[in-house]
Amino acid sequence: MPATALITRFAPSPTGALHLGNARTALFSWLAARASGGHFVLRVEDTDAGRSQDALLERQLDDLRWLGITWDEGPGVGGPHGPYRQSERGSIYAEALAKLEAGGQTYPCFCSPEELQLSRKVQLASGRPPRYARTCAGLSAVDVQRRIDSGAAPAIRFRVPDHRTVEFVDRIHGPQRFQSDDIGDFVIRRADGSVSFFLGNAVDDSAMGITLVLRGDDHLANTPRQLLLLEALGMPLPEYGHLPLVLAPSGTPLSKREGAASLTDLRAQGYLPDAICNYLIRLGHACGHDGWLAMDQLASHFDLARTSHSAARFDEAQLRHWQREAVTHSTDAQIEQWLGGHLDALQAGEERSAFVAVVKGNVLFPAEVDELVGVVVHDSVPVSADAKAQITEAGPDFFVSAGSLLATNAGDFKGWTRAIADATGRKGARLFMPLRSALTGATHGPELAPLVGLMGNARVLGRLERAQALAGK
RNA sequence: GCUCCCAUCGUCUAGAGGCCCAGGACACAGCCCUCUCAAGGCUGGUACGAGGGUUCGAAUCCCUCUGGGAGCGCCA
Repeated sequence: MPATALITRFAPSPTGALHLGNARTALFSWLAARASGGHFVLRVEDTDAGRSQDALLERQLDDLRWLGITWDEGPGVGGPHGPYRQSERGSIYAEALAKLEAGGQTYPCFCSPEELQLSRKVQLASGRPPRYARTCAGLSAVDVQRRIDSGAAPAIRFRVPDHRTVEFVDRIHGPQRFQSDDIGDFVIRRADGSVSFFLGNAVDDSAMGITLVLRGDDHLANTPRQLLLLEALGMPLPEYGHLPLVLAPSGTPLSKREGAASLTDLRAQGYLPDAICNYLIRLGHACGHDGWLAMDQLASHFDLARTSHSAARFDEAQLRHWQREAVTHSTDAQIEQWLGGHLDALQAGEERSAFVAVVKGNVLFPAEVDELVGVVVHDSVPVSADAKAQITEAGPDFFVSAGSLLATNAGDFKGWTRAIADATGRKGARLFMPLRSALTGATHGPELAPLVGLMGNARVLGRLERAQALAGK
């Protein structure tokens, strides 16, 4: 590995669906590792047993793989720093906890949630920052034992050192400085014995050899706690980079509740993974290239130094732009696979591939193809109001001519339309629009010639007759 | 309330004192091309949150304010 190689990670918590903000953090971490010749670790933060679900985890991993993000270490692939699920790393945390305790840097806390909430309220009301009041910080060993004997299960708090200045250089925001006196003693082990985010996350990043932690801006103010913890433990400190948040179009932060921007939903709508990556690499990052980037080109256009410091809004119009690009950059075979079951009414093989070639330029999402499939396979199609107007304008005789000229020009669209032009005196839009309207029921769509070829003469004739009837009324 | 982060077109961004009466992309409008839509080509409008400094010169540096966000959880 190059000396500048970065070891990065993504550490999702399987308590919900991955949204675009998560996806961007994952993508940037992955790209930072790839661009530097380093590697990328995936770790599962499932310490909250009550909210973590295996099904959710599988979905997250699946969405990540679908996006094209692959991990060098983590669930399913193993690696030297496993296990990669925090729920299986209990002994590692126990060791860290023991070390902190031996150093006198922890103490058990018996305060109830109600007491803590009240305390916070009181402090807030008197204009002070709500910090833990160290109620249990001075409990004697006898006291502690007595409470435990009477059945109380304490949480463990980290004793934050007084009057310390914690400094670090954020890879995105630059030099940071915090005062330890602004930080209350925080819980590192819950009463149920599970380890808190602050401890588990920091210990794992360090123990797994992560050199750069890229995460959301919302963790910036958490970083000094973790630095203090790691320092007390004598463990190596990773560098940190805090990515600005991704906001919903409304300007509010993207939350797990806003399903619209979840990877799973985007995928279900038919968005292509490459489209999402092309969008994401330009969201809060100046990639310096306006054109389409294939997945293997992404890393060479990624530069941590080009990352924005301010939050970015999710704009579906831009995602759609990249979706269009993704469709045009896909091969016909890929499109056929993407369209999947929407093509069932068509014969596999030649008919499907011909159809794909014809409609490719007109489709953004698989569901849009249904109508077009109907045009090709159904006997009748719904006729839009615009199309009906076109048909009426042309009049019944137009369709009589078109129908009678079809037999002599079967399979020759150009010859057929020329013959209609000669017979009716119509050309250009006045010729093609009524024809398109009669044949497809719509005033717009893919190129007419190949579409007609796909329809077959019988269907064409039937639709001409119906148009004739429609125009006659 | 305290601490911290952030602030350029509608959106994503370029811009690290003069190259900027601010450039690109998406979106929007008009035109061209075209049987239509899409694509493509051309044209157009729209932005440095406010106020003070510093400087010959500020979108760029400093301060204040305003606005947005985060953290201060036995959530992560």
